[in-house]
Amino acid sequence: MESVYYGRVAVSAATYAIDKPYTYLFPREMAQRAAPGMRVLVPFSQGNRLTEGVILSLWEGERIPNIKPVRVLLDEQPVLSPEALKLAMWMRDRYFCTVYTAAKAMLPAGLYYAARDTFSLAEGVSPEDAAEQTKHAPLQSLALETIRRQGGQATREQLYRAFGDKSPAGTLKALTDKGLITVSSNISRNVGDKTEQVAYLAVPLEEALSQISKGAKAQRSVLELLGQVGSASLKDIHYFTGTATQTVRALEKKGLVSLYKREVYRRPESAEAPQAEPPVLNDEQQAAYEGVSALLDGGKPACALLYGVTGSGKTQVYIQLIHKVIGEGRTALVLVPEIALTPQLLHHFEAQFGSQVAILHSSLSAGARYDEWKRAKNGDAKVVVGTRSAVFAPLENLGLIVLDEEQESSYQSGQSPRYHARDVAKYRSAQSGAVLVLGSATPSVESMYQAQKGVYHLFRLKNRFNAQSMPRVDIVDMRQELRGGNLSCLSGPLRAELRENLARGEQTVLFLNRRGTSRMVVCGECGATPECPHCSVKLTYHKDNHRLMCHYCGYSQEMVPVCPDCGGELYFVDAGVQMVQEQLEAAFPGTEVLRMDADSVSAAHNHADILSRFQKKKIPILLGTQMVAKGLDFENVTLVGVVDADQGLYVSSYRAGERTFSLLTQVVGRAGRGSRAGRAIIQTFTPKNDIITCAARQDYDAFYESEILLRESRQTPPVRDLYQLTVSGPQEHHVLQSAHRLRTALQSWQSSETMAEHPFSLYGPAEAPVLRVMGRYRYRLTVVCRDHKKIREMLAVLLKAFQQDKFNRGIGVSVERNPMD
DNA sequence: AGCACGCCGACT
DNA sequence: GTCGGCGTGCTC
Repeated sequence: MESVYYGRVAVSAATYAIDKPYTYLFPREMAQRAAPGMRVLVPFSQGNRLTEGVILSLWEGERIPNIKPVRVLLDEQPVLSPEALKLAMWMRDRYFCTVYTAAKAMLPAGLYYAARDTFSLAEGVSPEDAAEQTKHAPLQSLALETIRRQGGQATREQLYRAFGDKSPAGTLKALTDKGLITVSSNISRNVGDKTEQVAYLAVPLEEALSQISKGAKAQRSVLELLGQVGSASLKDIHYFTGTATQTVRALEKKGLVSLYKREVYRRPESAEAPQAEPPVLNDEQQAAYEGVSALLDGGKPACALLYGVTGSGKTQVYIQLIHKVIGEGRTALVLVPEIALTPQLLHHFEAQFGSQVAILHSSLSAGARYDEWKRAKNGDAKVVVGTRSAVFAPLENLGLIVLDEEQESSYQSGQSPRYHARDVAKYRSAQSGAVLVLGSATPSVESMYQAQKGVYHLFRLKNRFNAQSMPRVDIVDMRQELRGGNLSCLSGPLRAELRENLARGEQTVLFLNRRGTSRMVVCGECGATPECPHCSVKLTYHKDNHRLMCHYCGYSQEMVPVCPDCGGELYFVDAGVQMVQEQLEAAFPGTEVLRMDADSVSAAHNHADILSRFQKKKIPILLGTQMVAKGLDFENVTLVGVVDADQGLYVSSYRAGERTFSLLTQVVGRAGRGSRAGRAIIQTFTPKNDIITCAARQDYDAFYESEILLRESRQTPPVRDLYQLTVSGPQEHHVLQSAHRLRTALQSWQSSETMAEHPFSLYGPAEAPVLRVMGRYRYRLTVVCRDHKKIREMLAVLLKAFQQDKFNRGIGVSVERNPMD
């Protein structure tokens, strides 16, 4: 019996409901090169459209009927390790996504192949013939016309676009059957490998020199250079000797020099950081370092919570731990919430580890990200620093994972797969025996809960580095300000402190805890405010392009001077940063105020630019939103003002209190990082609120004590787990009906024998906080439970059934565990 | 989710 | 006859 090669493949075209490993036939010569973790193109579904897939396993065996063959093997080397494939399977169960989606999330954008079907007029068919044969078929004419307009070759995407909301599939089939057009598939990758030619001596130097003629000065200098340095790129040879590439080629022909192609990496730009000595740790830092060191020496997976107040020097501890880990031949992964906000941290790492560091984050160019990814994969980089998706960095022999500012919501992915970097980091730590260090000045309630239970090892840094004192914090009761006749957003005490600071030439940071609600437009006559046509939110005015924009879907429209409904005059309602700015300018004429919010930060003026202007030019006041809370560490800032601490405190999320506490604590901690003492002022309408008083005292422990009691009484995480199911679709009544059906299905599970051991309660359907986004209405169901495999299996069955139910056509459902917002 | 297939009415 | 709309069922 002849044996053949088969493999199981996770395919991109499969949706969650039908996702499983599909079996494909591997032609003999392909099977010899193939390995799990490589990508392939396979025919899928009746149309046999080529779709990308990842090989999960391979075997040799007897022939199975009705198996389609793999069309193309895309990689020479696996892009995913066996561990990464396991992780993808784990992600499927945990995040309710397809294996392919999980695998794709692990790869840098530069690695994606685009399989393109292109349609062109069949050979030997004249345009006239084609037109004649399709004159009674308008859709076929349209397809031919589209092909002609695209220069004789149109991609499937172009044809879909030309057909608008209709599908051209049937038409294309008819044309192909008639023999008028042909299809061809080609594959292209967005980003290629960049290589350079490197030369080295093929024979000993003396022998090479003896074989060239005496007059060949150029050749002699090349050989001498190579004799000295061993090998050099053509570029370097030209640079050092001034000889042309031809000279080296001539030497190659003579067999004296060999050339090979070496991959070069497009490194992200970074300021040349001078090498720095490893930091010296103080007693507290040393104790934390030794504690984690002991865990590292234990060689078993472990999780440490490094709880250190703002300015206590957690970074130095990370650096020493990384030195230890790479010293032992292992690798380290450092995750940060947002690279743009941590230029100083990045600087530290480059100064310490030089070219051993690879940097991975979303604002790198695709090419640079791909190259950094390869440096990690090849083992050239021992330390990877990056944002959320860097948690998948292809590091082998991982010894340490650091999650800095672990409470940050940016560690949660907003799209499928909706993973949390902390969970993935935990998985990788368990998989590779690495130690996970969660660092924070205000740990998330769930992490502290784990530490209290003894699941995590807790290490504390209680003092600021260099014995800086904590800032003095005052709470200002804004109700009293109102009663006293001050209607502005700057209280008397804040004005007084500001005045004093300006007089002393010291800098001030003002923080407004508001997102995106600035500059609405309202009609003075009918009170109408323009809304986004796709989302249930008001449009906001953007000065730069003079347009009204939607922050959710990116929709924008021309700003009009009068109300489109009644013709009344339009006014700006300035709830945000701009209003504060105007009041500041009125109160302190001639004082420069630098703004930093989502609107003023753009490609041209990124965070780093604005911050360095603030620092270098000593601009007296920096006014901004969330962004100013992080990443700035300036000596001359001695006053911090929180304009409105109450914002965000009363939203419906169970995390509202935690987030406000964290934000206020971080902002307040920005004051007095230098030798001078800092002050902070918190303005609030609820001065007795626990969250605010705890933040003012910088008292995390008290905050945690009261918050965990609240979570217990409300049965919210970390005491219980939440699964939030979001049902969305274009018609509100349809979405609501589908959501109710989902609820009914959940209720029958609730009373079933199978779930008797795993009770859960059920809430909703309720409107999402923003009901409509991008034309889709969203309703939510919440399952409160103790997370368990059984619960996840139930949800998986439920979701598949939901997607396969014809009633739910056009309705989507997504699941998020313990959502961040 | 696509996509093909099959049935049926409209138009030539 | 032929085209294209619409409902149904499958994806190695």
